[in-house]
Amino acid sequence: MHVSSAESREWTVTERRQAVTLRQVAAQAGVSRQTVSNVLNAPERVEETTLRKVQAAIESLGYQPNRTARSLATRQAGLIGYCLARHPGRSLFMDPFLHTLTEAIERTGRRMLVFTAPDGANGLATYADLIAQRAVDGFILSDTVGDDPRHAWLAGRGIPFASFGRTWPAQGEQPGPWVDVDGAGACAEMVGRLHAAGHDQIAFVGWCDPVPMGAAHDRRRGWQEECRRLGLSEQSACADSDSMQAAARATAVLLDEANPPTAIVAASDLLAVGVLTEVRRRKLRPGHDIWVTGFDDSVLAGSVDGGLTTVSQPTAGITSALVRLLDTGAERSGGVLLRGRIVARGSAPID
Amino acid sequence: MHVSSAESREWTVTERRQAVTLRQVAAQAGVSRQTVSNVLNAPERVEETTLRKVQAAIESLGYQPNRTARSLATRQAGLIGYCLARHPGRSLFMDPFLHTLTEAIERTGRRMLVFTAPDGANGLATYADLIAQRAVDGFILSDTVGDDPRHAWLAGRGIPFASFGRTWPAQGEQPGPWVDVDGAGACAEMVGRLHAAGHDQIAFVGWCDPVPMGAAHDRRRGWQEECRRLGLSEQSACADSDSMQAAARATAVLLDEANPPTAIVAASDLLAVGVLTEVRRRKLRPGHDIWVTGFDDSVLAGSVDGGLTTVSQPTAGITSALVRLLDTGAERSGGVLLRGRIVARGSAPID
DNA sequence: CTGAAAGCGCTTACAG
DNA sequence: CTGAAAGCGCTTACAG
Repeated sequence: MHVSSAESREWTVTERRQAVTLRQVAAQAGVSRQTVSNVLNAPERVEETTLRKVQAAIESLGYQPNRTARSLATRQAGLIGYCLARHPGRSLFMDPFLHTLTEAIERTGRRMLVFTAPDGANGLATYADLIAQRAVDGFILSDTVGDDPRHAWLAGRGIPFASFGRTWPAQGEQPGPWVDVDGAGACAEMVGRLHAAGHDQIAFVGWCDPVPMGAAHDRRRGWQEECRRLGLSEQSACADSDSMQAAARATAVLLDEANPPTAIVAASDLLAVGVLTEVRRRKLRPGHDIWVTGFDDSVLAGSVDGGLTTVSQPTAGITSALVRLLDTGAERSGGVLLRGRIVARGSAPID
Repeated sequence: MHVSSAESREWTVTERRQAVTLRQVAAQAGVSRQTVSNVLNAPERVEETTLRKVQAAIESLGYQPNRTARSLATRQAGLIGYCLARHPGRSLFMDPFLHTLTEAIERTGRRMLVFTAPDGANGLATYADLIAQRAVDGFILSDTVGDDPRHAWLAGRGIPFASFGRTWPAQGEQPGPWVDVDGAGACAEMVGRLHAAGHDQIAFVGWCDPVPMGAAHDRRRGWQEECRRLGLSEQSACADSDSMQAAARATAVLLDEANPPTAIVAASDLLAVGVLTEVRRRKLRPGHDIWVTGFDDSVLAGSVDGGLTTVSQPTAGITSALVRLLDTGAERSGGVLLRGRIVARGSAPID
């Protein structure tokens, strides 16, 4: 007679294994718990023979230290907090960025805790809770806005953090360590190379004010200063929303002017794709009749027909600098400004 | 004489405050530590007067329980693990999804730990480590692929999890709980509504094989079955990479055929934008000469000129179902299939 | 309803 | 180099 399915299932359910503890490793290796701890945290203190004996026990039992217990004893959560912002238009950059950042944090033996918080000063309470609960050891900040309140708040409490992006303080020095990409420099370089390729009507398409993101003004400034330096006209139009559609409308305005631009520098890839749409709608050929560039080197840039010339942000460099600054200490202010790299594609066949 | 800047800085550095502990609250309230714990975790057990006295002490001291200590005692990390995948083409959907998922987890009093892991079976070691270290209580899975190894592996060990996306097992039932959007149903409905609007040449643009994502086949199947049911021809072409460019090439093939389609259903918004590019390049007007639809309702869909008709995935419904299933228990298999909602815009002015 | 005791699984000085 | 002791800050039965 067969055992009923219900009965047999009782036996096949795999029990969630009881975790192996340091105590069991010590017992199996025939040493004290302290010695096992030393093997893990200060192997240089323990004799070769003991070391191997303990390591064998660890291996055979598949022991892994309980992070919670370790955290309680060391007073280190082993977790870094990162606040997720709502920024649909920036997803193409931020999603891969988070992946790379997480890898960078993991390489230091810690892990990433992500959380959500209200924008602005109201969000500070969430940061405060996380620290009060000892849930994280520090923070990586991104999606910084002009006069971002988080930096001074964290720095004032001695909470470790590093910021991707500047706060552009109206006066004084930015509190705490930061890493950023030199958007102004990259846009200036872009203008320079477009000019070298023969363009002397180089327009800019950015976002209309108010734009909280400081990087937006930075990119615009780079374009503007270089145009001024080269003695070029300063034609620009702004997108009234972060969409291709709005960029297309802005482009239409530029192209309807008496002296239409021969090149357009857009403040992001998404805007640039909108620019391209309007350009094509007018039967102008990107990269021939008019050159177009973007910013971010997102999946859109390689994905668009003919390819979009754009500025690649050095994600790996940014994240490794962030992690380094995080550990250097929040009390030390100062920043790291990284260069963006121009990636030439069909929409603007620079050099 | 002025105090030197270096000296004065010594005094202005704010010391990181020593955390308030339960013991201090107990002392201030004049009760035992146990009672404070009860006020926090079982307030119904404590008398009204005591309750208020303790709560006042908690308030005045700004006490927050140390999560690490609580975790050690309760054997609950209070953290749910989520593996970040590399999927640049899917960033537009996954980035907002993660935000919404994090909010859903936070509403249950837990937090999100994100991590990276190698693809396929090699990644299982990372999941194993996280559990062995008691760093997380369970997992939310996404970016599922055909015959995804994670589900059976986790279910076999009794580790709590819930999956966004099906594993499409070759045989048998999918292990563990899952939530998915009915891509086949949404695409079938799209075909039906295009047909009702007068179209009888409805082509499909998806990804070329091999495509790991099961959802890709699901969407295609919905299109195909509905075409068959309506007696329509089954025209399709595939993009050889996840890019607009490849979709544009696939579209060119379709439009060059003897009987070109009057409507094109694309498997994603990104592909649909590529379709639109080729359509416009041929001076065809989307929504007039040819109708085009996407999938995801990403920022691209609202962003493209005239708007892209697409399928909106019910993100909030997905994430709340995931959190519910996570707590229902991994031993119970079974899924929740949610409907995608068609959002009509200019590229296909359905109804 | 309230409190003294034990315990969660580690690490950290400190003796030997 | 190795080990006994105390402690990290909570919670959980269990008496009173």
